[in-house]
Amino acid sequence: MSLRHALLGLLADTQQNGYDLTKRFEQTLSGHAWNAGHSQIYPELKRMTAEGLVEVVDEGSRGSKVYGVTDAGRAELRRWMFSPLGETPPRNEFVLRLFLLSSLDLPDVRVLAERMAGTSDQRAIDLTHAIKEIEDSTPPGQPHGYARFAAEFGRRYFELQRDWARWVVEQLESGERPSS
Amino acid sequence: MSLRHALLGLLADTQQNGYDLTKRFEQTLSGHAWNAGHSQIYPELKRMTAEGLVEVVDEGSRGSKVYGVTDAGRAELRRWMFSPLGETPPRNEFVLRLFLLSSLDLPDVRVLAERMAGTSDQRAIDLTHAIKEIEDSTPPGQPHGYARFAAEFGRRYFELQRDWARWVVEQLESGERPSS
DNA sequence: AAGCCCATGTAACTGGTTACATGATTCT
DNA sequence: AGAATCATGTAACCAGTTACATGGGCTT
Repeated sequence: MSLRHALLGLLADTQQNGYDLTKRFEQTLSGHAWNAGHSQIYPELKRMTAEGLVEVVDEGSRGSKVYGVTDAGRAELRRWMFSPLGETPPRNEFVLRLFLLSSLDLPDVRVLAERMAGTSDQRAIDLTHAIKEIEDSTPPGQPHGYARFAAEFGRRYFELQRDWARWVVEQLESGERPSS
Repeated sequence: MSLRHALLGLLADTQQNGYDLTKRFEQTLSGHAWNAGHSQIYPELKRMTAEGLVEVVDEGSRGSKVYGVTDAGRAELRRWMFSPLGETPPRNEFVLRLFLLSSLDLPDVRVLAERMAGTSDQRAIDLTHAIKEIEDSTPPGQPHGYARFAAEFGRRYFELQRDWARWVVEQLESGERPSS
């Protein structure tokens, strides 16, 4: 149940309401880490309030509730961060497709793999630009924030996908098709 | 619904029963692509049989059913492989934790990040050995198969995690803490 | 005969997605 | 006045996990 820890982490950084948390998920975590919609977030905040991990610290203008982490919540967050990593089963459709490439015939494989490498490359390029913008818009000596971390991870990840996709085609072309 | 396409892909490569498919998931796909237990696989095979995507091609000794892909199944697999990639929401607890690192204080961050980089490094090393074994045990000129692809992806991926984890600490140490 | 691996299935539950629903505020 | 955005919630559904249940065949 990583959702609650993600919420704790975000709230520990900045107190905010459910609406903002939903956007924060979308913007920084949804790319490579985790995702959740508002219909999952609101009930979870309620539950966590009942359990004393978070609390309403302020009520905004239009009935919004600003949440903050309690001491118990901070302790739970730390406990989780240091706990052994439970094997969260992966769900990566891109990698799945690459693994299944060899179920097609070679001409198809070439077209598809090159297309997949191409889209990965494009996303890496986009992120490189985004990173440049973040760096330019932050005064020197100042820290960059989550967005920079996420973008950097994405850039490296898409480069990996691109290179690995090309490597797979090479393998398939030199050996025809795998046997196991 | 990628489960059925994963099954189609595996069956297109080798006809097999539900038990073998479960193991195949565990061994090659469960690391980075997808996962499914037998309780999900058996009912899905039934449904796909009813829809004419797969068929029982043989019945083994102890009541086992060997499945194969039909022409319709092969067409559906190809259609899916060429269709635009639907954004499967990611679920990566390791990356999530790294994103939330800055919610802890600096001494904690140093300890944790170095530990995380260490485990990633170890897994990369293990896979490097595994790759060497695969290569040594395959006659030259012969293709290596799925296992080699998966291992190679894993090696690159864990190296990325390791390097990125170290980069994040550097950033946090030089700038104290991020603001967004 | 006991224990392990092969082999298949169902049931209950939990986490996550999509759809439905409502209302206040701000912008044009 | 109308549209967009802020803001919160519930309900129905689907996918995935854990637990329960059963039996054949192979090895020691």
